Amino acid sequence: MPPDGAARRIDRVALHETPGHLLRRAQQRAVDLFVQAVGERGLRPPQFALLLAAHQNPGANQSELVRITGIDRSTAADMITRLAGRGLIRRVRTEADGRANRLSVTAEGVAALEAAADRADRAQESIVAPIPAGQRAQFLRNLARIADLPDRPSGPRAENETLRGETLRDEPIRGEAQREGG
Amino acid sequence: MPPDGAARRIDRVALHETPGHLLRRAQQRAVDLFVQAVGERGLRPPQFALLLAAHQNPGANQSELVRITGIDRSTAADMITRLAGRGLIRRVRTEADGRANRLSVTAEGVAALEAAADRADRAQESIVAPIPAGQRAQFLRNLARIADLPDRPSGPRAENETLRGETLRDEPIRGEAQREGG
DNA sequence: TCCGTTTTATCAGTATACGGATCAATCCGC
DNA sequence: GCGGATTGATCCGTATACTGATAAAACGGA
Repeated sequence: MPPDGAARRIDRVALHETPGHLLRRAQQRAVDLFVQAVGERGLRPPQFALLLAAHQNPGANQSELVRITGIDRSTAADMITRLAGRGLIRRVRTEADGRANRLSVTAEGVAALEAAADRADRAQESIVAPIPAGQRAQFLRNLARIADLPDRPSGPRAENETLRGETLRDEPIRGEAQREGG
Repeated sequence: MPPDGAARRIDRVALHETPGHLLRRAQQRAVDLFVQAVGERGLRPPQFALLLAAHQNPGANQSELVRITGIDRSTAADMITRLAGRGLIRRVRTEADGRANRLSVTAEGVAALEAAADRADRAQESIVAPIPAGQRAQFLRNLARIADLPDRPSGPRAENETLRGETLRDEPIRGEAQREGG
């Protein structure tokens, strides 16, 4: 702790120049643009990601989708409950593995995905629009370097791992998710 | 909607290349690193931002802090309630304006800020560490371009504004936040 | 085969984020 | 100085995010 009267670090820190703060604000804006483009009542970015991942990985269980999307296991469970409630996704307890739920996107879910895809795509463009065109590729590469587990072990879990791979949550026990084939 | 049998857009979208998804993952990681550095029980990134803003802008009210930090008005209200509960910040109803609360950081709050500052700083470094040193400045500049209201009017509120400037929430009515001077 | 470990999912609790509605205080135009 | 518009703050409801604990199923080694 600095001596009294000295200029403390906390007097000098410029919040608006710190990477973390800028990332938060940028992400905020990206969500804003996405919701604006897709519509208040449409899919939200994480919902779109989850549904898309489920669609592109047929037969995947929750843990796999969690790994693919980076959505927290508990959050994913909540989200799947809500998406199932809206009839966009189905959750069925697996025969082979009595713990796992197989997720599958319903026809309505596919329709929702398709309805959102074009607009979501335009949102992505508008997100990077303020960046000079020539710098966008490098920017995204660097964003991926931060995001992309450049030091995120996929093997044995390192302490403080964000990417776990373990959750789900609806009521597969009572109704909704029956034994497959049952 | 594409014809049956045709490759649909939703079959081709690569989630891991979309700016929005990368931003979300990168921000996730930044929060991870921050919490890791500052400690589970220490200040979280938005709390640090809010406290810091309050410290650097003495006499500011909630709306002003909301504008500075980009934290949502309702969220800020909740956060201030919690921070006040931990004795880190004080909220006092203003004399001049019967609606506004003046926020001030307590001695404990300053101590918490100072305790976190060094570690937070190291976290910021580790966030951009995976980016080649020569590209960091440009990266941050571009991040700021996305985040920084490059088209976020500060005058009359545009529709779909994220940066409003209106919330707070504790119980300033019953105790805690008395009339100043009272 | 039995047992300890790991994996999948769930649940509870807390924090962050945001929209909408509301209320009181203030401001502004006339 | 009145009355409508704006502002500061609150409250409610919902969605996202993450920790820790737990239960049940599956796995693996002795």
